[in-house]
Amino acid sequence: MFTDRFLRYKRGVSLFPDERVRLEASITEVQTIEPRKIVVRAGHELDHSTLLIEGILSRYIDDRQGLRQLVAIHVPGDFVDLHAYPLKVLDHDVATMTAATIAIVPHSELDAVIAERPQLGRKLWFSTLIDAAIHRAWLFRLGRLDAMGRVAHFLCETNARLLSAGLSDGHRFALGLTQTDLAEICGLTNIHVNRVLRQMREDGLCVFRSSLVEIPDPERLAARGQFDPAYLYIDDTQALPSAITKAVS
Amino acid sequence: MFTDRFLRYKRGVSLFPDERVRLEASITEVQTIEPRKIVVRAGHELDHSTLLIEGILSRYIDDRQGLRQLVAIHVPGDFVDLHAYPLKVLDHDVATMTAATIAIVPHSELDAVIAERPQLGRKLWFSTLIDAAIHRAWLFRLGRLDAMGRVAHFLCETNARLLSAGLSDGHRFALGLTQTDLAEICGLTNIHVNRVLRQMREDGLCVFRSSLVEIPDPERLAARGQFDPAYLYIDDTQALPSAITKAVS
DNA sequence: CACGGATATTAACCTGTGTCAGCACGTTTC
DNA sequence: GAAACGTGCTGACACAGGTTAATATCCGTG
Repeated sequence: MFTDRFLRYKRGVSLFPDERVRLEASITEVQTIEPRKIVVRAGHELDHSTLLIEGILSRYIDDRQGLRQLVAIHVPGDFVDLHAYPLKVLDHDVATMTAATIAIVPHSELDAVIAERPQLGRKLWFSTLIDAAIHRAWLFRLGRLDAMGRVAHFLCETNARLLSAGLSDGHRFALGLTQTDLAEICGLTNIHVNRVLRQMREDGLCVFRSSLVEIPDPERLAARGQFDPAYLYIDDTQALPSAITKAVS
Repeated sequence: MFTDRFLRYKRGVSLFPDERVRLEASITEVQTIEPRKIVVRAGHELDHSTLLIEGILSRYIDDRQGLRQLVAIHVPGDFVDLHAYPLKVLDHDVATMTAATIAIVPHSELDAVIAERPQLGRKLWFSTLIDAAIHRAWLFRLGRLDAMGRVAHFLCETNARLLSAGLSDGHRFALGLTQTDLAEICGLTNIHVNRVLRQMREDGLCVFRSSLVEIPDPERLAARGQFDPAYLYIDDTQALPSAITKAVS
């Protein structure tokens, strides 16, 4: 089902089978989108939200010179702009990074879902607050870590999130990002990201090639990036794909 | 009423009088707290949330060396840790910066409020998402602005928020923060904040003294910090305290 | 296979911010 | 009124990361 990955392995809010069926039924359309296309523009009124099924999406804010700061990336299973449901208008743009498949959920359907099942409504709220918790981790990353720490922290986070989605084995995962993307995430220049990645490769911390990330020793990388996955609210009491408990602890 | 400032002047979600009465009734306790005291610790289970009535609160994440990164500050009217209602456990600490007065709302009361009035529940959700929007603006600030830009952006934001709360006239407001606090907000050292503040004073951009901030020309300061208040979701169609429309536009 | 465009890489140089060290001032405490 | 402390302030120096510019590599396309 399209909603299979939504809130999977999240502490205390996994969907019950009937909830999942109900949510699935609220999807009115599934689209595939090319890489580097804008999905939602800041300031435009929205009557639906977007569940990411496949691919990577980003949320970003442009500065005056056209440089952008990414404020979030999304992996399959994320309800990307669910916060547009209460807010109606977004303060930032949403775009694809890779080719992506998305499911459209009209806000009118969400009204009905929440009226029928308040508990599911609470879980939807929860999912928007995890995004906020991730924002805070990104603030810590930008405010307190040096360049290599930032890259390390981001890669640890992405590894943990993709692991939850079943798209990483804890040591390697596909990630269609360029070094310039990494720079826009970490508040650096692409040139400095390049320097840092070379250093990390030499140090054996990780190998980043646009299409593939390899992490020989996740704990070492986590230490370098001061990464503590508590903010992802991953439920480690459930049976998780192989390496997750080690990689995120 | 204690809830007077909650969601005041927020676009589309101002509380109806009966909603305000209902929320007010859910407050079980009001406390005053000294400056620099921890209110909520990361990782502890919570059964209530905190509405800020008076004073300034902060939310922060510590790094390994004990340096902290503030991830939010809160002004009177903010439902500081409402996100603890769905999340139950916070990923960060909450502390007072100045002396503060807070109202305690048990989560069991919120259950009842939301069951009775789903629309009010939606508004509570909305208020947590404004916090997330502010997080995103902070990410932009840290990722894309230089030191003076960061300080300027923060002061513009705080001016706009205090204006909504009726605690600024658009040009001056009291703010009990030290230069070190500013540093922890802007991801800088206190020494560099000091340099920047001196420069801003000389340039006539703003005068910052721990207890008072003066902004001769809010538009000029906003330009320096690339501040666009859209993310605060302030309703500019309502009658606002004097200068607000000018100061935030 | 040649081409063009995006991405990655490297070098040389520059600058914004951090670090270290010290002093000044106001407030509290005794 | 002296001591102790928090906060503000300043100068000298170091360095992480930005800037500019040029080249290399990859990949899709005709």
